[in-house]
Amino acid sequence: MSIQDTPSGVALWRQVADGIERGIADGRFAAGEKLPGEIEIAETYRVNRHTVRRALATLAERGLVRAERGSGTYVEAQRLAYPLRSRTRFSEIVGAGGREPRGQLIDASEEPATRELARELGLRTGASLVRIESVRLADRTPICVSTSWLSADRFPGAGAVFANARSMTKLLAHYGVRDYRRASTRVTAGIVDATDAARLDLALGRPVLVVDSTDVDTGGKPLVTKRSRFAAERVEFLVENS
Amino acid sequence: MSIQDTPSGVALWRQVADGIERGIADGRFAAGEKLPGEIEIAETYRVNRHTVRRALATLAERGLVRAERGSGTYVEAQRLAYPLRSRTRFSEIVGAGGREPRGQLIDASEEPATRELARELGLRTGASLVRIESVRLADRTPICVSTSWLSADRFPGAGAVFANARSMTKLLAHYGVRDYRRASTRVTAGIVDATDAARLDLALGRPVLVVDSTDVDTGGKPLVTKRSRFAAERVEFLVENS
DNA sequence: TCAAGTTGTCTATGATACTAGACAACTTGA
DNA sequence: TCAAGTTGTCTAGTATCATAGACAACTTGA
Repeated sequence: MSIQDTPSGVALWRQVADGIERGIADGRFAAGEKLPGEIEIAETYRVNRHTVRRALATLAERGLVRAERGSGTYVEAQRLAYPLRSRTRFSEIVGAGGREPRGQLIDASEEPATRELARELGLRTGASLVRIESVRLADRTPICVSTSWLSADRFPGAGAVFANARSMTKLLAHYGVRDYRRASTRVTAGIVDATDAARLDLALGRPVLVVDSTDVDTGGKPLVTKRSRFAAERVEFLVENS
Repeated sequence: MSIQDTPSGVALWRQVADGIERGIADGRFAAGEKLPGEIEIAETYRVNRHTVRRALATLAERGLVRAERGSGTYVEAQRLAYPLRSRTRFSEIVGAGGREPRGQLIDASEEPATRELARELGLRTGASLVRIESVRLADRTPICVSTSWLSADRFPGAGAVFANARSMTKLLAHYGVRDYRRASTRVTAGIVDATDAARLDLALGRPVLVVDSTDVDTGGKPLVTKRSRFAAERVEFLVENS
């Protein structure tokens, strides 16, 4: 091992792949541009050329780069800019980028509120909640999976409604909520778990942005609280400071 | 391999460690509480008990858990809550949590502005900039490393000033800036690189929150633009929505 | 046409990761 | 005191990771 002596649990080819991906994300390698040759990359990361090839192979499989024999390897992709505003609507954000937003229900069920959920929603512990698991996509690319909780009393049959509406905005409208806003947002990062990896079509070990948020109506009353996991490689949050 | 068939480049023990850490972070395992036994964890993740032991060993080394022979393994730690406000001061945030904030200069140098940096700072491409590499800590734990750029004309000798001030707020005050605010913040996540890993005392392969931000004076004129990398496992961003 | 530079494919070898099983050392509660 | 449950420490075998070298196939520009 040349980069490190303490094992990190992350394969070298993965570290190289992440490094190149970061370079693409922050613009060091622009879209359409040619990457350095495999030998040069191997030298900068101080690994074997075969290790670099494996890294590039995974990036190619994910559609981030494209190799051309005899010529070079070229950059393909971009990240979705995602503003974290008081008024946050997934469909509007994706649509603004010229891509088609889609929602998909994975699962819906009822469960009693834990202490934390009850506090967020302004209910009593043990109150009946509807839990909705959903995935949101831009064109055919999964962007995030969300677990949403709503009061089962206020939103009876919310799961079935979401299955048709395929959008939280439309679901709320169905129950007469004309407008709502984001009351709180907490952001951190972690590693994707096996379930989310499958839902996001993401390799295990990839970073995810974890967002805990609560939406309230115009009167400030909590409507829905969510935990969303975004594929970090496909999105960039924009925090607007007034 | 039992969890997956396609290799992810992330060792199984790392995935188990991340899973347990996530459980600690989101409260499934409370501080002081006993984790499930090694055999039980091995069964839930469908890996060998030795693999679980390796995962727990790294968590123990990082101080997140503590193993007691014959009894069990117990949870130890917590995350720093970090508000992303218009008025963001590292020292105040850390101080508010009852911990001692510290700053440390790693390196300072001059370099010409790239097109992006010039745009952020409202200067012309190629203008002389001071680049400051620094690390910020809470008590003795590194929280983030930052690369900051300031105009070399407006802030001559900024590197030396920062070395003494150990704080961006104090540095700006030294040049007569009494108040400033955050103009823009962009957040995404990635995997730590080797240099940052050493500076953050973080194992390679760990996730980092990457924050690009620009601070402006009360008149809206750009003062400093930064790229900060936060150890995701030690911090949680709070986005305040007005 | 040709040389230099590129990606693609093969073989081979040592180090590390993961599994499997066994047993020791210790804690807890009946 | 004892049994059940826990963490700690061995040995071993298999699969994957990473390195090394060689050469083929192809592109580009002189």
